[in-house]
Amino acid sequence: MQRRRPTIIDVARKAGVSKSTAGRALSGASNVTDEARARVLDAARAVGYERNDLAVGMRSGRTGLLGLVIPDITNPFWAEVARGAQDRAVENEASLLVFSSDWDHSREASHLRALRQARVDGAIINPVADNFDDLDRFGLPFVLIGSSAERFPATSSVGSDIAQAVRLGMDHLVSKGHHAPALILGPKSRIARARFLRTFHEHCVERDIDPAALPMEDGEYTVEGGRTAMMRLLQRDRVGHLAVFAANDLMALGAMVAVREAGLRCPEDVSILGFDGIPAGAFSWPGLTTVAKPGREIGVRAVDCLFDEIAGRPEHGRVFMPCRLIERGSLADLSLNQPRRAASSGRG
Amino acid sequence: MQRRRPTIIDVARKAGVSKSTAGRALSGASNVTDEARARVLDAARAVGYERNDLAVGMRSGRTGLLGLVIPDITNPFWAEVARGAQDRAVENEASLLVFSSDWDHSREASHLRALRQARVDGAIINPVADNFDDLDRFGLPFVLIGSSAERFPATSSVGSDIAQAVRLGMDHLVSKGHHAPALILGPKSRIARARFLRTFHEHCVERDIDPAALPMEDGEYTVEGGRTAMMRLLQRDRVGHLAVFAANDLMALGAMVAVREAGLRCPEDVSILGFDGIPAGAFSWPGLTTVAKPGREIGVRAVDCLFDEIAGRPEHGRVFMPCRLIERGSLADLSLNQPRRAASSGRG
DNA sequence: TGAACTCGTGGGAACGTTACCACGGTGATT
DNA sequence: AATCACCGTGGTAACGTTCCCACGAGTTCA
Repeated sequence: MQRRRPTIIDVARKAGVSKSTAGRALSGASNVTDEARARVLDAARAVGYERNDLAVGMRSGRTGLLGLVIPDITNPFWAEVARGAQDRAVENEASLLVFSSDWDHSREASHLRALRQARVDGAIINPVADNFDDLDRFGLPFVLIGSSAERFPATSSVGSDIAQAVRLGMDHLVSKGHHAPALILGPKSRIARARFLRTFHEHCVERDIDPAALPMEDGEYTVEGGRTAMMRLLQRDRVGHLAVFAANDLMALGAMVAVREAGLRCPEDVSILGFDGIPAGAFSWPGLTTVAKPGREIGVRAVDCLFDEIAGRPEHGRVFMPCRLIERGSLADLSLNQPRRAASSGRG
Repeated sequence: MQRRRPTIIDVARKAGVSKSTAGRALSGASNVTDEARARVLDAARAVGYERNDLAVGMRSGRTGLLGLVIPDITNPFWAEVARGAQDRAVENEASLLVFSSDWDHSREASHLRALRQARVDGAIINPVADNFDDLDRFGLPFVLIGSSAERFPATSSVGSDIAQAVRLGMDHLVSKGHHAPALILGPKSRIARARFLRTFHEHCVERDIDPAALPMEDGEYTVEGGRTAMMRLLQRDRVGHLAVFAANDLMALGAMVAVREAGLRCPEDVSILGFDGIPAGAFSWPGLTTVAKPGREIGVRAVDCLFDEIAGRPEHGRVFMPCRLIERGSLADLSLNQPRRAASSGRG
């Protein structure tokens, strides 16, 4: 049976010093003689001492625990973010409590409560909705991730640079000859949607495109949501090649399925541009051309910001991470006026 | 600035009782008058009391923290497992500390140490290798997940029923007329590989197939690993249709890429059967036929087992969760002797 | 009627650590 | 030579909760 775990007192006794000295030696404080420190460290190793983070947290107020609240760890993009945060946390000897909110407001609230009760040092949160209240009441340091940040200008946040991302996407579409792309967006309730849409409109105006004239459909941020949105898009009247900018890779992949189901081909008949850069896009057929968010880096930076926030250092404000375009095969090159060749080039 | 958070003593004072009574009322103990309990609960609400899990853990030895150590949260299968574990943990008012080991032995060891220092109640672990030592030294309740379990017969574990899974896959292959499938396996260092291979051999013998005669290639459990393995497979001499059973969906998808790159078609020229059931397999083209492990359920059951283990209840022993076959389009039906029709039926 | 038992309550100790203060010794400054 | 500052050290008090024990009041039983 598992016997009592050695405490700092056991170490102190073994080293022949007081527990204060032992504590100082173990925590790396400076005011200890080298000789005493060595004795303590030896003793600690000898008895198999391991610090009790609970007691430390109790006394010092720092637990080395960080919270991460995201919509769904099962979503590849959020998994990337989680991984980045995880790695950076570990580098700083912290541990990550991970929660999925499933876009559910009450779940989010209860996760935040759990984090408070666990006395985490701080949290990284992708808030479900634009509710100031729960976050305001959170009472602990936190940084926001994702595109919801702009609703909370006062708190520091890390997200992708949507403006740059949309520009990247639009430039690519236009360069391939797609001047009037349709849009597949997330649900109206999501903050990210408005952000994306507004930026998109700005870029349309810059390019003398009338955004109001462009087809647009909604759906959940899932494969199925993208599939049904694309089905509706295909039922509309249209002439010639259809290009679609999807607000999320899962939706883009769903759209691709719908195209196939309708007996059409991507990219020959329909071009699809995604947004996120999830790995799955690399082995769909055709490969999904997409604007990739730096998920992992966002996670890393969020932890950095959080540590600053915890330390009370001047806040970073809002950090926008640059996206990059990954060109695969889902866009036809109409600019060549040779759609057939353009299509086959997508296979390379 | 953030003022002191109310403690149980504040609640007791407000309710006009001792902290003992307040504690009993809040923790739901029976020996408190209804009247006192009501007063305490009201007071708690009034002052905004929230239990300090640290102090509870300190005193009672139970922290409500569970550890999860998996290879990589970014792998869709493990994300599913994590999600299942997460949900079940939350249902039981516990929180999950998630770590990725990246198949790295020293990372795993340091994660296990972090879990001990955090005084988690127990942990769910997919061990990197078959090292008894680290697990033996862990000193806390734990359950294993994944196929590594058989090396540790003494500890309880939850995994998929590989024997049943392989039978499912083999039956399907044979029913479609593939009597001599090639194999794409994980690295030799992985425990899962041996498990899969041995079971596969058993099923070959049952079906009068000589396993030694079947082509076999290794690779990392990644898309790239599957791609290169398939390239090597394609370089071998062969006659007629090639069928491949991949030990992992990511590898299967990589194999599909390799087939395309070689100018061949799946399933017309090459049939591919995956293993895992990750969502990405649903929107590859063709859709990946695969033996799906119940990732989420494995996570759920692992938490259940862990709670039993923590409570010292008779151990569950080894739990094997049944897999199911998801039929999509990556297998040609040779049994009809009409490969062309068989192939196109895969598109339905 | 007194002993034994039950029930709700309160006081104190304990969990393991760090923060704080006081102490003695040493070296530098007045 | 007396004062001061500094350094390493040890003792003690927290941190917030639960556990254990004791106490008084009420009830039951002999």
